[in-house]
Amino acid sequence: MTRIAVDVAVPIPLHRSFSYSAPAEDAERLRPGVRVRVPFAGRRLVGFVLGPSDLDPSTLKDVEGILDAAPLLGARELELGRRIARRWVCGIGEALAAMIPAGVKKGAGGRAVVVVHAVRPAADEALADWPARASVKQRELLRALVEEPEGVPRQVLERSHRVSASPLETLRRKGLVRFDRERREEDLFGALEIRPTKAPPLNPDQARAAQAIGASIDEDRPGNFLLFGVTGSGKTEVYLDAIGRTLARGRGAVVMVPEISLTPQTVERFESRFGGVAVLHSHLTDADRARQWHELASGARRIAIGPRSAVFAPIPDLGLVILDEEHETSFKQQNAPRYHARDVALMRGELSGATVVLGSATPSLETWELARRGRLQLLRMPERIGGGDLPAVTRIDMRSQRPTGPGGLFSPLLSSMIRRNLDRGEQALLFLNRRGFRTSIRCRSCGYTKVCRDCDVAMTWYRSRDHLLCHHCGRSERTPDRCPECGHGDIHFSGIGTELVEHATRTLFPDARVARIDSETMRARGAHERLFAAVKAREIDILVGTQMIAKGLDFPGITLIGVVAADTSLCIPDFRAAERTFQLMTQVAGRAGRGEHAGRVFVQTYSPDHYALETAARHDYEAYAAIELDHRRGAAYPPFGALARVVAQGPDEGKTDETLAEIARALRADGPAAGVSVLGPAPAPIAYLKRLHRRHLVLRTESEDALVDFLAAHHDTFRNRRGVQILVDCDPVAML
DNA sequence: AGCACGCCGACT
DNA sequence: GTCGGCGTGCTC
Repeated sequence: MTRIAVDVAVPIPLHRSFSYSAPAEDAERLRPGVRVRVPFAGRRLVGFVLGPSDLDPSTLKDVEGILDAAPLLGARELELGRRIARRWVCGIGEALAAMIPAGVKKGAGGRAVVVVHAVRPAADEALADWPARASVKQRELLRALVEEPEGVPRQVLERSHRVSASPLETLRRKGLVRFDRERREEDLFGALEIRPTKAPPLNPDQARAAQAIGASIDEDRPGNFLLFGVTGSGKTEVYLDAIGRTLARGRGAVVMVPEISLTPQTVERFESRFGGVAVLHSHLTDADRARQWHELASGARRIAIGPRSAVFAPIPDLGLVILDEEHETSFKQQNAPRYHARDVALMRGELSGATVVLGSATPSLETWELARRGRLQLLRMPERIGGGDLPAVTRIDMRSQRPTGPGGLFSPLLSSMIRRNLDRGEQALLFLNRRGFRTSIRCRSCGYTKVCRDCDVAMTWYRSRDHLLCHHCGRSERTPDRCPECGHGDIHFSGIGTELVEHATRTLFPDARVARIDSETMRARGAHERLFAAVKAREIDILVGTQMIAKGLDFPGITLIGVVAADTSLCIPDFRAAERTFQLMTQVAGRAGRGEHAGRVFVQTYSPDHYALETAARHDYEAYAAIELDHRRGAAYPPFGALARVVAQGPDEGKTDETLAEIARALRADGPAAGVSVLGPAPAPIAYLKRLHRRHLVLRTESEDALVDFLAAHHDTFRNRRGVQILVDCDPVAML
């Protein structure tokens, strides 16, 4: 018996694969991308076949099982996995496993059905020698079955042959057929159609952008684009045009949007134009997601819309990848593999010959710099559709204001504007990017601030449920009536959250109908739809909320926007604080005046002259980006140079320290030669999280490639040990 | 990652 | 005298 050797990627954080032996007759089934069960270091793991191996099969352990009849991943996807593993410092098997949804791995999605098989060779013999007077029904059923080596679901057989269960039962008694329980895909439905919904005429900017992207699709010269369009400039129509052209070439498309924007309204825009859209929402059941996955893989659907993980949608001939709101940090995965969907989109575009379109009104500085260097083709759309003006933005200097209302939240100017808006019967939106009522509580006597028992983070007070909540671990506690430290009863609540904004609004404007929107109030099923309907029907006068209202929902009737405290995002100790603030201000302002009336925006701040607020007020991204790029160049922050973060975390503070110190020594030993500077060790900005002590290093290089090479060379250095977990985050979006 | 092997403290 | 702690190394 001759044997072969195959190369298998197992899901462990090692940047290498392992070889296993299998009988030569299985060679056909062990194609690259097929999953196999293999023994590994005393346990059994599921890995992906990468290809044949050169090793001698007699020295190897055996493949114990072949899990798939057809590969789940093609050659391009395997290559994509290899690149992801190298780029974001994880095992190849880990990267590949992340590309397949859990439901597909478990074989969910089909229904358990009874499948009828002919028993060979008994069935053939019986047919060849069928007694003339024996049942015709049974003979016809058996004839049909010997033609179907995969068997036929029992229900399908009974329906197509118009027979009851009894002829099949008789065949089974005779031992000519056998019933098996199997998982079968449900019938595919919703096949592709281009709906006759008319595309609205494009304005000149849109037409120019659509033309540039369209040429690259129509002429099979895949290109990479940055669609830089102000809010309301109609980027979606340009996407739809590109999708239409892609489908016309017989290819498929992926559209990624931030999870928070993946609302029924968004999906409807795509579905009303094209049939065959698979929506990969994170709240789908495993079985639903598996069904969508199979429908994409089979070509029954050719458009996928979803969040970050949609970048792996199994579209056989991918011609277009769209990443809307490209600057959103939710496109970076926060656990291994810590990939960024933007970079994966570009990798996948290159491997599949697909055109990639990144869209944003406020591109990340990384993307902006790529466009400046000509790596992305820049397409500008500076005008709003219909020529509407962007709203006037007024900064209110809170240093010279005497705030009014509970909590002193509103400047006289903002509250008078809200009053006027109400009197006119128009709708307003108040924005604050913090949940809860009060964001910290402190003892006036000893100065103790209540922090989470398990995290080094102040707890937020929720008045509605009168409890304290840790926003990092979700721990909830009773509100203390005296200081847990000194026993004093004088407890002071400070820091404002949206609950307080809601309370203050109701107090100051008792005649207004107020609704609060944040992840808490939007959790319920159908909450989006109900809220949207209520606002549209003018049953709500004032919306109070977090970034969820800035990103998720589109309300055309709003004519006044108040940013309660623009400084909350500005004073975060992160080099991207200004960038976030600019993005947030622009997004919030973009909610105003989408209807007939131009809106107005009032921004309360203690730093009205900060460049991010000043440029955002003028709606001038390019001016902002020029200033920001200067700062980044000076400080050698991205996009000038690349960063990675190495975090050590463990229950034992001393061991965590020691472990990271050792790693720092090892990295510094050849850092200079590789052009890598190693900063730290230092306590992580959240030095204690979920009962783990955390310290980190920051690595910096001139070029992305140098950093990736360096991290790859030190893969072994980052192994966990002594109860200390090591996390490596290449291009982190947050340093917490 | 996670399992096995291996070398030093409190127990039947 | 053993049972078991975790620290180190290796996994086809």
